[in-house]
This record gives sequence, structure tokens and C-alpha cells, in this order.
Amino acid sequence: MPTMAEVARRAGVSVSTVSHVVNRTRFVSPEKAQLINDAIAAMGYQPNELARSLKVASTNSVGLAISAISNPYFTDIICAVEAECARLGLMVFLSDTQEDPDRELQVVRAFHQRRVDGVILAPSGSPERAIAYLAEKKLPCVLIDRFADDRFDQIGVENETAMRALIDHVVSFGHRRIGFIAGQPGLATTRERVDAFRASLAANGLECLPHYVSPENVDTASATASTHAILSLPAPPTALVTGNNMTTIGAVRAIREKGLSIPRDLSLVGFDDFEWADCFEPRLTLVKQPCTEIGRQAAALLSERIASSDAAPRAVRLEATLQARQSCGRPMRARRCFPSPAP
Amino acid sequence: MPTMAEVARRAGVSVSTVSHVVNRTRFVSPEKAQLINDAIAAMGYQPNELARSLKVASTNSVGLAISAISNPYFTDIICAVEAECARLGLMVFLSDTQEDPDRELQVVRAFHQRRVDGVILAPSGSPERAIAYLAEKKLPCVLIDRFADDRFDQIGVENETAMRALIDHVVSFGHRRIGFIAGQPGLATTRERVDAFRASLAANGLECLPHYVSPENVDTASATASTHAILSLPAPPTALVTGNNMTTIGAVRAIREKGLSIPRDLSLVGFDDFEWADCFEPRLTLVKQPCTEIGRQAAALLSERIASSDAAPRAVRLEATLQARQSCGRPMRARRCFPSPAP
DNA sequence: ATCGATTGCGCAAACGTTTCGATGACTCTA
DNA sequence: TAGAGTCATCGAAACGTTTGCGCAATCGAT
Repeated sequence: MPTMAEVARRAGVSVSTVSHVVNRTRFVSPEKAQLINDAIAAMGYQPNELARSLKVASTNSVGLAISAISNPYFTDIICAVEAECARLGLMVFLSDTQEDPDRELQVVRAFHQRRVDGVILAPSGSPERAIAYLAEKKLPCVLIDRFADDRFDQIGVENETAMRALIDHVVSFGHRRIGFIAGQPGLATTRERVDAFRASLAANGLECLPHYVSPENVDTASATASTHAILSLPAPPTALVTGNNMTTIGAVRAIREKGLSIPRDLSLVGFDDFEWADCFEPRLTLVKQPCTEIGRQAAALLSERIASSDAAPRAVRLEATLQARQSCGRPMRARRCFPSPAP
Repeated sequence: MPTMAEVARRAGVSVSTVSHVVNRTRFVSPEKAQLINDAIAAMGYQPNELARSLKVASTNSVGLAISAISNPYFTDIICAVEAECARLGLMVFLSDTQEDPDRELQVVRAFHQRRVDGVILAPSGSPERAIAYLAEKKLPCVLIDRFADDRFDQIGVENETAMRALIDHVVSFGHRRIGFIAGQPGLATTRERVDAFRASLAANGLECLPHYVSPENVDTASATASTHAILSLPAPPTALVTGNNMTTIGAVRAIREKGLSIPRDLSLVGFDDFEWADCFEPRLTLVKQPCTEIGRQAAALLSERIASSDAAPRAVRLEATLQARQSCGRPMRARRCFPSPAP
């Protein structure tokens, strides 16, 4: 593998001159420049970014630590982060923390050892140790999905208003008994949505029955089980809200297994829209998060943070929008006594 | 940021001794080791992996260049690659080539400049330049999705047998007019599946009508258009085969727009199963690719290649399995004259 | 012709590791 | 007690860059 020194020798100049033509960092006479460029081409020289990084103490790379890469919700985010980073000339290290705080710390540490310029973290359920590490090492970092540590930049979505829109939508059809299949325990997002669920119910003058909310569902299977449990209640809900894409799948499976039809027997709405949603039968009413924008802004925020590490941390909240489709109808019992829903 | 030298000074030893305790690469007396470890803990020392890599000429990192990260087909592959690499102690750089040969070359070059130990490449439609670069620089590399360059390790799936299974399945229901909505032009996979489609039809004694196959669909929108075109033929097919997940979505949309019902009016089967497939109505009959296994083996293959770069290249073909569900029925016209399909 | 400015380039010291060879301080054998 | 042999440690030379400093040559002005 040719080095600058070899290029310099071949071109009959010093390494510093080679460096300066490679980086266009100082004027070099056209003849020498030509010589050098010829030598570079002839030898197929490629600068060693490691050596450069070591010297200038900056790697032009960032670490992207995701709590569960396989979750389709993160796919678009990862994609957008990568795209924006590419635009900014940054390479991205991708790692899956698997919702495991130990692994999360390990990943952040590995990023640091490779001297990434910054980290984008979608925190696990208990990210304290990783967060503390990042803070201690003063590593530029932005948190995705929001986390209440105001020492860091954060980007997430307006869960309260989105949930409120969802509940208002459901209530407008006449539902009064509404269940909630929440997502992964521990996640800030889950907590926020549970709280918002209660608050939205209250805002509509509805009470939140404890066994109508299933607060901890780690995967589709547990969501299926929780849905079964809720639907087996003596007085089951007439509408179900799901906390994320996993729980939506789980709920759909349970409803199908019970032989119920959406929205005739039961209404179903939830969080996390996805590309195929309009191919479902019925088409699912879901809250769509601006994943691409989240990813893009996360990268942009990080890059600004890297540039000026002392600026005040910023928390960005993006708006999620309700994709009203056809999985919410009027409740069974209410069919005859309620008017048509508001448009 | 503390360095080895500072740790050494604090512990009252030489840097080489520190290096040896950090890497457990030589015996050091317990007392000194203790001193050193204390110093490391006290200063929060983290080894600079850049310097290490520069010295030992190995970065313990690999580049993963994907032609389209956002394609859900690749999500599981990326996830599996990351998991296996993590197990092997490798960090992964992720980049999206966006199906663009220029960008692909650029990405591979960036990987090389960062001196990755190897590259996993899901090639674009015309990957020649990137491939040539990899070969010239002798960068260890494994190709995902197979590509006919036997200088490299390759991993992909048995498209011929999978397509054959699909066609046999459809034919067993009595279909004789079968259309094909193929995927992205230029991809080896697309070519293989088109060929296999023709061959499988022939094997069933069926002719392949030219306007029944739509060979170039870059995204869901073009697949929708192609499907519309095929279904508007004077004698349209009674069954449609789709070449990948994108074209499946596109086809479903077109069929829905035309007001047709699956499988009553038209049967639909295709490539690329996905987690939600069983939530569709009707549940879609699809070929499921062993994505996780592809990713895992890609990483494993690469790691072996890195270890011994002179071994003969290997091509691994994994089997794809037909997930027979409910989107294939008997053709309209044949309803009355065909027996029930084979089980 | 002489003198400062300017211009184009080379030298060499970092950056933070790894690792080879060298160096004492021991212990053991004769 | 001298010499060989261990043993634990140290010093210093790499690895491939960047970049501050300085030097010779050229230039325009006096």
C-alpha cells in the first residue's frame, strides 16, 4: 500500500508538498503538482485516513447506536441519518444495543475508542450509564426519541398531541371504553404515551380503567397475549390503541385469532405508520412519525454540536400526524344511538 | 484526553509496560499492574484505537455498502451482519450506495481510506467500477445477493428453485396465464428471477408471453403502473408473480385500484416475505428469504477471508422457502373445470 | 549592486500506539 | 564467586499523516 513518502520520492518532492496538494492546503507550482498527481495516479495512492485522524484529532465519523435495528421504525431513521451524514462528509458506525444497558455502554465506549466525532443514541430502557459516560467524556451526542437529560441535544416527536389526536378521533366515533396496548417498558416514549393516553381520556371526560391499559409489551408475542387478556375482560373495550408498530402487529394477530373483524367488532388505531399500511385490510388508522426528518435533524444537530460543543443543548419536538383510514368505526353497542362521527 | 504516556507517568512506569497490561500481552508484576490499573481508572483512560490501528495495520472494522438501506429486505441482513460482526469484535461502517455506481465507488473508496479490514457489498445495478477497485486494492470482500464475479466470495439465495416452487404452486391451482412484475433492472437477482420465471413456465409446458412480463420496476409506483398495464391487456393473466417486496406493494395497490379481489379475481404471489405478511387480507403467499442467515454468513465469510486472503473464493447459495398462504386461488375461468389444487 | 519582501518548498516534530532489542537485577550452577 | 540464564522492565523506532518554522531563490525598489 503506497504512502505519501513513496509518492513524494517518485515525484521528487517532499512529503509536505504532497500533503499540500492532496489537501489543497497551500499553493504548489503547477509543474510539481502535475508531477505529484501523476505519481498518485500511477501508484494508486489512497490517503490513510487513520494517520490523518490521529494527527488532526478528528475522524469525520459518528457512531449511531440504536436500541433495536430490526425495528422498522428505526429503518427510516437510520437511512436518513446515513444520508445526512454522507452529505456532511461523515461516515457512520452502526451498532445495535439490543435494548441492553450493558451493551449500550460497551457500544458507546467502542465508539469513543475509535474517536468518533459524535454519537447519535436511541437510548435503551435504562441508559443512565451510557449517558453518564458520554457526559463524562464530553462526547458530542444527540438523543433520539427524547430522553429527559437536558445536558444533551434531543430530538423526538410530540407524543402528547399525537395521542390526543388519536383519542379524540376514537372518541368522535362514540367509543367510551378504550384500551391501550403500550410498548416496551422503561422507554421514555412508552411512558409519555401512557401518560398522554390517560390525559387524553381525561380531557374527553373519560375514566381510564387500570386493566384497560397493558403497559409492558416487549415484542409482538407479548402484545398478542395482552390483547387477548384485555379482550377477555367481562366488559372489554370497544376500541384499542396500540403504542407502536410491534404492538399493532401483536394486536392484529390477537383480534384475528379471536375471529373479530375490524372495525365492525372492534376499532383499532395506533402509533407508527409504515409503507404497507394502506395495503392492509382494513386500512389501518395510524399516527405517522416523521422518521426521515428525525434522522436528518439528528445528524444536523450533531454536526452543529460537534462544531460548537459549548452551545446550549436543544430539544426538538417534531409533529406526528394522524393518518385517518378505516380501522376505526362506531362501537357495536352504540351503533344505533350515536350520530355519525364528526368529519 | 489522557494518553498511555500520561498513565505511565502517573503509575511511574514506562509506556510499554502500560501497553502490555492493557493488552495482556506480556507478564507484568502484580504490583505494577495494580498501579497501572489504578491510574487507568483514576484518569478514565481509554485507548486510542486509531493509533493502535495505524501501528498494527488492522482496524477491526468492516464496511457495509448497501444498495438501498431503506429497502426492508436489507433490514434483517444489516441487522444480522451487525450482530455477527459484534460477536467477532468488528465495528461496522454503514453506507447507502443508493443504487448509484458512482456513489458505490465513492463509498468503497472511503472505506478503503479508513482502512477497513473488509467490505460487504450489496452491489448496485452496474457495480463494475467498485468491484474493479476492490479487486485492485485486494480488499477482502463478500458480495451479497450474488454477482457473477468469481474472484469474490458471494452469498445469495437459490432463485431458480424458489421461482420454480412459486410457479408450480400457481400452476397447481390451474393457472395458465401468469404474469411477472420483476424488480429493479440491472440487478443480478432480477435477471435470475426473470430467467427462472421463463424456465419454470417452460417446465410446466407453458409459454411465456412477452407482454406478460414487466422486467423493469424501480419502485412501488412503477410496479403499480406496470400492473395496471398488464391487467388492461385484452386477455390479462389470471395470476401475477412479483419479483420483490416493492413490486408486491405496487401490485397490491394496482389491483386494489382496479377493484379486483385477491384471490377471487386474481391470484398474487411473489418474492420477499415480511413480518406483517400474515396480517394482510388475504394473507399473501410469498417466498421467504433467509435474510438473517444471509447476513450472518456474509459476516462469517468475510471474517474468514480477512484471516486468509488467498483461499479460493466461495459462493454460498441459501434456500428460500415458499410460505404458502391464501393469495393464490383457482383462476376465474377454470373454477368449474379444475379439480381442487394439490395440498 | 544592495536590501527587504515575497514566494515556493523542505525539515522535522508531533499524534498515541506497538513491539523489538537492550538493560539491569536476580538466581542458579559450577 | 564468576559466568550463564531468567525475569521484569525500559527505551526508542516505527506506523502515515499534518503543519509550524525556516531557508533559499527570486523580485522590485532604491
